[in-house]
Amino acid sequence: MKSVIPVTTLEIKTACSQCNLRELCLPFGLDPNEVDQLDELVGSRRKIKRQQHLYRSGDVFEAIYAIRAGSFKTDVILEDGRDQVTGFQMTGEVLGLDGISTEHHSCNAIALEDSEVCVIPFSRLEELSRQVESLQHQFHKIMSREIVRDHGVMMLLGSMRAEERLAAFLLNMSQRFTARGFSPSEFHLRMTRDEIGSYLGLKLETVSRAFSRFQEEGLVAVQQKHIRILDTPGLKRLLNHHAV
Amino acid sequence: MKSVIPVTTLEIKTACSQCNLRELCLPFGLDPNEVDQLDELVGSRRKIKRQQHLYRSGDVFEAIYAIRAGSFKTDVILEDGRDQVTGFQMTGEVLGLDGISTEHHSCNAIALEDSEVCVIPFSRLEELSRQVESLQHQFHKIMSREIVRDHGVMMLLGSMRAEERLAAFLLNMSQRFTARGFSPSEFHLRMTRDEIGSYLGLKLETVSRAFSRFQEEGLVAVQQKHIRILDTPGLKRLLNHHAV
DNA sequence: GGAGCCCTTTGATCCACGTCAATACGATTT
DNA sequence: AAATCGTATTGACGTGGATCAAAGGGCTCC
Repeated sequence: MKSVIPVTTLEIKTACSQCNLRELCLPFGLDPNEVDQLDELVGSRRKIKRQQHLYRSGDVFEAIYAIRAGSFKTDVILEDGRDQVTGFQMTGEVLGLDGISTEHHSCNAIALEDSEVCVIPFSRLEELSRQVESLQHQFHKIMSREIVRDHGVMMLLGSMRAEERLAAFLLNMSQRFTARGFSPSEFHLRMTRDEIGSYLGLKLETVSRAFSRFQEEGLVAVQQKHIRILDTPGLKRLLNHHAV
Repeated sequence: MKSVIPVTTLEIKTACSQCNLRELCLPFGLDPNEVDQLDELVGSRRKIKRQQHLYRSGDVFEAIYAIRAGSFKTDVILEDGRDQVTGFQMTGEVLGLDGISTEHHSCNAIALEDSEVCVIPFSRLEELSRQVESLQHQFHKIMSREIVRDHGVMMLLGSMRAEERLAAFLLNMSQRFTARGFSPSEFHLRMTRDEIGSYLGLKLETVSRAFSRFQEEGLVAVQQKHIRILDTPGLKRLLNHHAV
């Protein structure tokens, strides 16, 4: 392995085949040989400092990005300045799919903390996925998953009340942390109340009040961005027991 | 094949190469030879009567569907009965992409009027798009377009007021009718106020009131489902001139 | 390790939209 | 042509979340 020079070490360390995120990411379902092919395609890694843009709305689309470390938000901004956070992305998730349709990105991707992504040149990905069936299929699944996720957000924004939205958000975060080997019940949010509010279609004050309410009711322990979920079933009940 | 009988006539008539929707649909960007290959893949057409399901949430995913005639809505339903319309689809648009991610559909697709779809078996589409680069790319664009569209709806639901949402909806419908060769200013909505409301995250009464308000202000002429847009710039102004 | 600034919390008040209710309209059936 | 039922409109009133405001706390960056 890391036998002679540091550069090699780095490359081996960051190869898809060695990456502990591969089961959440593009390499899922590929056999070792296919993963190697994918590895060759991943052009470079790119570090993005907190608050910096990975890409901006309007940028020419050339690549999609797999998050190796850190986390991001995506948002859309209207001419009049209003903006809407369209998602929060964690390690192993793919950014940039919005750009395929027009060859230009249609949203902004901003790092919530110092982060690192794998740059996957899109035309080469299409090329390889014409040869590797399992890669093609996994890529399609990832795009479809994004569509399904968006439908969930539409449900949330269109028919849930403030506390339900926040409960759904917390349960979703918990589940995604779990999938990454972290605690399901205790985690650190990387985004502000304002960003959560934008995502959930609420004002930051409303988010803050809902957190306080959850705390009063013993559902969670909140300390700024540090969250401890005390009563998962209680949160789930909040979601489904809504009298119509 | 079945060369002599009327069925042949039907098949020729409904071939992608003869279809006037091909520029909105999967065949876009393919050369004639490639369109023929796609034609062979389109298994069958299926007629769906008004109010009937094309597929239901939970159904096994096997195919995507291109709308040949008519229109659909898709919705998601929670256990407690609340539902959210996630989209309205018109001719040339593709339904079913939500099913790729889990091999099961995650929403319902319901015909808003008597309709007809082309059934595109998905595994065969993946197979052919491994051979036909332009088909692969067009399919990716269609999926990406869906993601971008969803982001637009999230913006709408998360940061717009009732009248802005309805204005955005009307302008969107107008644009899509235009793309299909119909009048940009006069059209017939196939969905109820309740369905529009669900899509826009509003109650049907609010939708109705917003329509009445637009009428008072001379922006549109509304007669039940028949809409005549009188002042497109006025509607657009409603969208962007929102004081933050 | 301290200064400054952004983030968060909490309270008081307001208003856009939801809810409830009654009526009217139009399409379809008989 | 009358009866029926789903759809739409309109009014009166209630409320959940927005807005405005102020104070405190914790990061970040020197």
